[in-house]
Amino acid sequence: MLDMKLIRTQFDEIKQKLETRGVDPQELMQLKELDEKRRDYIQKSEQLKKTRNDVSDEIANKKRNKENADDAIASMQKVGAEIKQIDKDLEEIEVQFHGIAAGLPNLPHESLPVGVDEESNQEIRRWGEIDEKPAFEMKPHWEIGTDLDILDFERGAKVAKSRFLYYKGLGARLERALYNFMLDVHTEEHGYYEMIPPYLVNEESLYGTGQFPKFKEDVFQIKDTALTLIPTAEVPLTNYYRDEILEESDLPKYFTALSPSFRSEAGSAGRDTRGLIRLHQFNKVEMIKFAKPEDSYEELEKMTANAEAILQKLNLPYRVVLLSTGDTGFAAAKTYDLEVWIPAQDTFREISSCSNTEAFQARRAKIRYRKEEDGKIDFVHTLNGSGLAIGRTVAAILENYQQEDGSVKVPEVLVPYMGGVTEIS
RNA sequence: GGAGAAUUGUCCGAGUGGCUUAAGGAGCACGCUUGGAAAGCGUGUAUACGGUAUUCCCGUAUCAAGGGUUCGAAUCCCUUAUUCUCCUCCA
Repeated sequence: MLDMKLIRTQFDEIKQKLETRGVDPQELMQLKELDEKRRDYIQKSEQLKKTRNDVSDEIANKKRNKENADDAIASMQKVGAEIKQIDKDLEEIEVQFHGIAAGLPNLPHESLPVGVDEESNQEIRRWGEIDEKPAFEMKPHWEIGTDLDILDFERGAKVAKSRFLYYKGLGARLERALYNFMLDVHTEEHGYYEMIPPYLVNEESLYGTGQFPKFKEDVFQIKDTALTLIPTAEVPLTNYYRDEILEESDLPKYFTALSPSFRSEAGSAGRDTRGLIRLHQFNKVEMIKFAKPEDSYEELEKMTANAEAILQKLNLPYRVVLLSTGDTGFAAAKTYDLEVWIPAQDTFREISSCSNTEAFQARRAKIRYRKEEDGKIDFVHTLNGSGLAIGRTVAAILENYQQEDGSVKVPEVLVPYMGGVTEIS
């Protein structure tokens, strides 16, 4: 949710910024008109309520003095009906107003490259050595995993649906080793507090982080309930403090959690149909921060570095990409994607996404803090980042650590987590 | 899933239609007092929205949430949520 005061006072600037994100300026004009109408109705209604309150006191006084109050009661009946009608109209206006306001994306940070899609994204840095001319032919991870009998996509499709899978034996062990390793690094080295959140959440929570109302098609809703399977642990972690006021001394807060993420992937038919890249259910270690506004961009850099640290410890080559205005997600003001090297496809694939939403989610979820200096209340800034997506990390390890005979070396840091196993063969 | 009880401010807690601008207490903040502290005394102590309005001021709303009755609702009615106790089920 955007700050309505900002839209009122700096309309042209906001309009221009949102156009770089593909917002129709017509929508903003409507929003502005509805806002004026809305305030007009609020004033009318409140004025009448003031009259009603005053006269009700008079009636109470008269009754106490055993005087007749029939005239006042009769006139208040009319006022009451009028209030009811105005409030009804106001509610309709609010629904329309909210319908537009809730669908507007966050304002892009000024550092973003302007562009309509990923073509305009900007590579910030690279890490690790890429073997441009490997000594043998690189196999894709789904072939490696199937050949080693540690991934089973066919039975996943039989038992659930396509884009579900079974991890088996050392494959399951590798997945478990990875998330234990990541959680250990984030809690012991990066200062995050570990949580296990609910995996189903209500609509208010999805609204709070920005998935609802605009992106309902992307999630799995549980029939006949108000609950939805989380598309990311960002939802339950960020909503932890929904409708709460924190103390400034509590900030910043760092949370991390492993959770499955459920995505319906509507509209992605035919894309990445093979392997671990695009699934309906995948594990992910998520990082969340609640920060003071003045610190949030520094916190974003640190969070990105926290995700990078995992890739570095696993010795996986990657690059950091700053998303353009058009490619940045709905709630984010600024996003860095971490893209890991996938040798069989000779390309980088997204493995983490670290965003600062500034006060966008906090305004929707009403997450605030009280400043020490003057006791004033302000919205916190919320950040989220994957640290990392586990399935895609498994894919990256299988591909980058494959050997000519089809076996896969276990990254050194994972060996203790694998019970001493150094190779999957 | 069934039965019963409960939900008031930061906390405890009073309040069964108007004299409640939510009594009283605790906590917290500031001040007075003190050699210093405690005690005592005094003052203050929510959030949202609106008024061309970040500090002052005015209004409206908020007693779990949403509806309803009424001139007027913390108080009466309905629905929902949550908590507790018991039963059922279960890991």
